[in-house]
Amino acid sequence: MSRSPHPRRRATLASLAAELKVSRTTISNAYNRPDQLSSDLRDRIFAAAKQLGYPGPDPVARSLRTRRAGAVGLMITEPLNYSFSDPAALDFVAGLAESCEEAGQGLLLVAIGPNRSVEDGSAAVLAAGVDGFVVYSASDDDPYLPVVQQRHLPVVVVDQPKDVPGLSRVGIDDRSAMRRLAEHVVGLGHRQIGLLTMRLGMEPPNGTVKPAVADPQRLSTPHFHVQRERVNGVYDALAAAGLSRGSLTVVESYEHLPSSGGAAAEVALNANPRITALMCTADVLALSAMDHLRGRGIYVPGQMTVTGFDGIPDALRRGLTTVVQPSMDKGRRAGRLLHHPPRSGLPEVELLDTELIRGRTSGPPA
Amino acid sequence: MSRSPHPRRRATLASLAAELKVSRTTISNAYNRPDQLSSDLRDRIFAAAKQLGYPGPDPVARSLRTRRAGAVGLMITEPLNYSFSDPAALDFVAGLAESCEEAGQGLLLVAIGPNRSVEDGSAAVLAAGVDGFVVYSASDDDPYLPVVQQRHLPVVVVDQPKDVPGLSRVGIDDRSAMRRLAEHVVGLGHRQIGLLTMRLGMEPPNGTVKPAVADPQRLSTPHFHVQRERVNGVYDALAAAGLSRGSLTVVESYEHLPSSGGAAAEVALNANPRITALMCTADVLALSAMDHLRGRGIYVPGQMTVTGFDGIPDALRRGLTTVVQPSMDKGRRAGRLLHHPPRSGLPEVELLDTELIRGRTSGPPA
DNA sequence: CTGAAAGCGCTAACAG
DNA sequence: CTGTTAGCGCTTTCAG
Repeated sequence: MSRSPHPRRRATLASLAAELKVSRTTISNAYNRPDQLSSDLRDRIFAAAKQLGYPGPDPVARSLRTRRAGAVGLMITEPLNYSFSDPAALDFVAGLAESCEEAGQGLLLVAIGPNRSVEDGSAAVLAAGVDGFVVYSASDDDPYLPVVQQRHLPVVVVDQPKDVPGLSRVGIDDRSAMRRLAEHVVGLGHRQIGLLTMRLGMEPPNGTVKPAVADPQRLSTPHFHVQRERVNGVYDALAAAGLSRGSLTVVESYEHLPSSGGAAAEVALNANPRITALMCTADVLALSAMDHLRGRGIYVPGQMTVTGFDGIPDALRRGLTTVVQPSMDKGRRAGRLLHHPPRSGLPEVELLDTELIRGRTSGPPA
Repeated sequence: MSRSPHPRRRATLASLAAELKVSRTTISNAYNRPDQLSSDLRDRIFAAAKQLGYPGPDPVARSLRTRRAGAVGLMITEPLNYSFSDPAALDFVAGLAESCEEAGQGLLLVAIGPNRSVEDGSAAVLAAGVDGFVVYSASDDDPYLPVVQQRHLPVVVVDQPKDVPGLSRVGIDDRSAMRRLAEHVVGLGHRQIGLLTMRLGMEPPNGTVKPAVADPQRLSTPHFHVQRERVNGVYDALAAAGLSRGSLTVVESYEHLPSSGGAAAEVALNANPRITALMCTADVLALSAMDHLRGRGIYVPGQMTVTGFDGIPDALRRGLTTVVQPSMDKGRRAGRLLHHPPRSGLPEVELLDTELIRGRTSGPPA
């Protein structure tokens, strides 16, 4: 003879209170302050809740009242399977998720793909019920960053853009890490070097999405800071060794496909057949390039040195010479910065350490 | 002489109304029903909003009022970098994200890692401000599924668990897809077959996380339906060909590491050196197994047939014989089921099509 | 330990 | 086109 478990009207805290003839406060306390009532009453309340199908305080109503949404927003301005095709990005998200879990916070994905209008995307940012935002690796001129800022919530930028006044950031010193790597390559004796980069700007260069040699103008466009810094790191090393900029052939891979590295390598080697080392700004590019070289019968490192960046598991397993960056830790730090903001109230920049790995893919030129 | 852009008290819809001496409705209309007021007034309102730093209606308050949270929850009971190490899972999320974008909904990740108490995890489910849940590939006895159900929100299960009364599901016919694949392998003449599976249960078998031969008891534990169905599909094919169950050696890979497939292959070949075909319930396992075989100097398909499951890009590129399943579409459908529930109100099961790809990794036994 | 009162910020009738 | 009224479901003082 038990009553229907799902009355037409959804159970609320108030209806539970009425049913049990106690005040709403008491019900609220049962869920939020167990020490404020007898465990006996508390048990009765939970029993009644179960019986009425009351799932506990409504999260939205609670958020309105407490002024805390209980979630952080992760803003990514690329298609997800695009961003997440890089294990480094994935590790970052895992780290962020971990720190959110610890803080009892949710993680709201605000992924704005390229086939949405800026209006729609902005609406998504404005509609996100969150206590703060993590902006993941956005372009300097990302149209949604201003919208995020408009919400007057805590924001942490990851990697890029750099130097946004008032925003905390976690990243690494891309330039000097890449410089050290390039010094290693130059130190081995390489004088003609190819550098394969991920996209340098939001729009494809010269209207094509195929890998292409990046001209100086493209290199100076104010778009993706991280890639630019890594390129500059190589130039730093060249300059320090007294080499001209001409010894470097930069090829931009606009698309991020599994085969992009190989395609870019091809372009670089065609542009300058004397290249003896291919540096890559991402391990995924380097691994793909290596596959491609193998297909062409070019032996690594005997005939060609290859280096990467990131230190993803696959790369380490294959002995790639690369820079390991703590991707997961980046996520954790970003979360922590949001959940436990610095007491000063001032924005903070956290630069994490990287490690140069001299693997089995770099050696003296043939 | 403009006033401070950030008054101590955050601007609200009401304060804007007061400032402009119009009613709150009018402000609300400016944001939600542009046709309900002169565009002139609307512009004035937006100008004032900008000036006061009002970012538009508070999402939480709006949600409370409209009874719509504007987000769906994606529940994953594994560490993210674990789940997402499989490109198929990633594509699924991308598809789901796409459909959420279309519907103007957010996507809240409810990722409950293994090092949280069930209590904490349940709290996360209960605290999620969402309009519905997608449960991704959970075990039959996932402790959080009942908690999700307790919220009385629409739920869509992806892949597993199967046959939860009242819940919609999107998946594929794992058993018959695997059966067809096995028929292909058996048809080629293989009589001693190894089958490498992902984890079959939440707890490690016999307390070890290393790949191990799965005994009949392990195979009948009520845990991960999908793996079980795929195993059964192989048995179906064997039975149809008049082969005994003994011709199949099942090895469970509890961990999902990049090298797991190779390790499992090793276990299978040691358990039965006469194996001439290695079937795998996931492409990631198959690819790793192939790498391992190459290392051991075993030629594929000449000396060993290898098959996968999923149809991830890497697998197709390498010519793996496999079953292609529409992972991204699964995500889209799951989202659509949530955003546009069937008019009948009844739960719906959508089984998507799969395609058998006879690649370059299967051939007659040596 | 329990209850009464006062909103959190917003939208949805319904009247003008 | 604009304003008035009434909550959405909850938490939080502050008194008992």
